[in-house]
Amino acid sequence: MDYKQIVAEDLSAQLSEHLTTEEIYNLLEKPKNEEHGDLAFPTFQLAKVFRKNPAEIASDISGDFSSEIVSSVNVVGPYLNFYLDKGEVSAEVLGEIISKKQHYGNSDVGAGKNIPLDMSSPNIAKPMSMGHLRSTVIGNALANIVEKLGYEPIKINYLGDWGTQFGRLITAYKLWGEEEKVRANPIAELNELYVRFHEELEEEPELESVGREWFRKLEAGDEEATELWRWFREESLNEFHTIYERLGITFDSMDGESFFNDKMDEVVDILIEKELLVEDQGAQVVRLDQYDLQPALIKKQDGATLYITRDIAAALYRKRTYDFEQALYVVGQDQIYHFNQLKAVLRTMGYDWEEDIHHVIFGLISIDGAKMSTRRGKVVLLEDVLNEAVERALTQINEKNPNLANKEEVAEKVGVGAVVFHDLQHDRRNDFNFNLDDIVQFEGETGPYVQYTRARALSILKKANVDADYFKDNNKFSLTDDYSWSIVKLIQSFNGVLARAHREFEPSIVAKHALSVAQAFNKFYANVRVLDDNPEKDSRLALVYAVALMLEEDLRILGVQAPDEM
RNA sequence: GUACCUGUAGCUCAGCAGGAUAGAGCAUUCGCCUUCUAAGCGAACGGUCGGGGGUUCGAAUCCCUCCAGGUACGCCA
Repeated sequence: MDYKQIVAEDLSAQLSEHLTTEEIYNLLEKPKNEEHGDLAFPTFQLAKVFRKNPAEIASDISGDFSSEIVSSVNVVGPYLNFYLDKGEVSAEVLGEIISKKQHYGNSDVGAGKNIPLDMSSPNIAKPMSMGHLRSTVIGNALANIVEKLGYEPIKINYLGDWGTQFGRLITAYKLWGEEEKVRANPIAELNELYVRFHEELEEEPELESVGREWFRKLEAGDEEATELWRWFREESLNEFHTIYERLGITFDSMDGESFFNDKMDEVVDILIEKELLVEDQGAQVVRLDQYDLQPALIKKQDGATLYITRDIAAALYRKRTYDFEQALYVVGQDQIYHFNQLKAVLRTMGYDWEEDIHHVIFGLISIDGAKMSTRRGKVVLLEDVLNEAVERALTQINEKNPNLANKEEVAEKVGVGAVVFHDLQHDRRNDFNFNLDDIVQFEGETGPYVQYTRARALSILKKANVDADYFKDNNKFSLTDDYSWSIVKLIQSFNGVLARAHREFEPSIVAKHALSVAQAFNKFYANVRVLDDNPEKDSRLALVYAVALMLEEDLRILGVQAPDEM
């Protein structure tokens, strides 16, 4: 139920001559200070039409207010402050979440519409870094968000399994590689070869053309090149898989860049047919002057294709295959220019659906102020961070809850959860400097704090010996104290949270919701006794249950697992 | 040089289509475990919202400009 709408309609009865219900709805705001009520209506804008000062208008309107859901209306200067009926609203909100459980907040606005998400995209033969974590968890959370809104998310792991780099890697392997070493430790060994290639390149610039030649062969289907490439890819995927498993993330498609190798001729053909492809300095380009962009390089001098060529092919393929409503590309902000070019090329090709392509940018992670770079060996490996986080979580458990059963399992959830939550709680555009102590933090606004709050809630339910069935036959849980009321309002706001998170492609809005619910519950917990015998015990238990459901759903959307005890 | 992103408390950040005294967390100091998990709760301390103009009844929020940091700008992805 949308209480704002009800209040807006009621106000509209008096103001319809001057403002539409929708305008009133948009003017209604949530007061920053809870003492100012649950909804506020500022009257400044009416001052001109009424030819009165705002404060006077406010007191004039307040008299004729009739909505049942509103318990009182206070006039404070130019503001009309509405106080909702806590008993009524809490009964309704708690009843709804308890009956819907994990379906609370679901809607069907996106029914029948597809949203492919280009995400994660690790590079074959390179270790997954913290940067890949961002793309992976942001993409995963967005997929969960749009799914709640009824859309069909298609999580595509656009693997970096093609490109000139493989020519280099093959060159390096043939020069210095050993099969046994690669088999024993594939990614580490291959990455070392790749780094060595770039080191030796300083001394021997001609290596570059050897690398290019190998990639050309690979594109042409040369047997030896293909065999090596396939092997590198397979070994790498095995290693990636263990990390995805730890993160609890699956994909609907593993169509990486190589998948489009045989689909690029078509792109070139279409560009030629539309007379968009021109030669420039020996390369084939599409001019984008009308968009104030540099030309997009479609084919290099040696005829090999480039990143954008594959992305054009991928976009065409995805449009045909999924007929998407939106296509999200969860890729770092350093590729803004590339996506501007991509969209511009699609536009010049006459595809107006390029408007549905959204580059969901995220900020870059630096180390001591410098950008991460695999080539220079300057990376923070995701696996190391996860392991360290889990280890610290285990230490914490031994200290705080030494009798806990299955400590390792809980430590895994808490440690990994801390890392994932940390990545999702801030505006995705923020750059940040890598700091392990910040990431593996368990107190305050953190993932473990939310997990812990949920565990406390579950603990109460366990002590009270109640489960979901307990609440089945009783739909009237009514609470009027301020601690409960804060929680009820937050639960009620969940629909808006989801809508906004989708509109802005911003998982942090969900993370902040989780934190707010946890904070409100911990205040409640410190001030309100649930298990004592009193008339409100059942309603309080219902609230505790609702909080557990809400936190679990927030965390699930974010891709954070929640242990029942910790 | 051009474009985009960012600039709010010592640190990390909120502040959602402008609205009532600018909010959290961390750190520091001090309280609260004979009560449902103290990974918690409370209090104190801490800010010329990068600077300057402008629009507005009202600007951290919108516009202009300057400053600082980051990123990207044809044969990497």
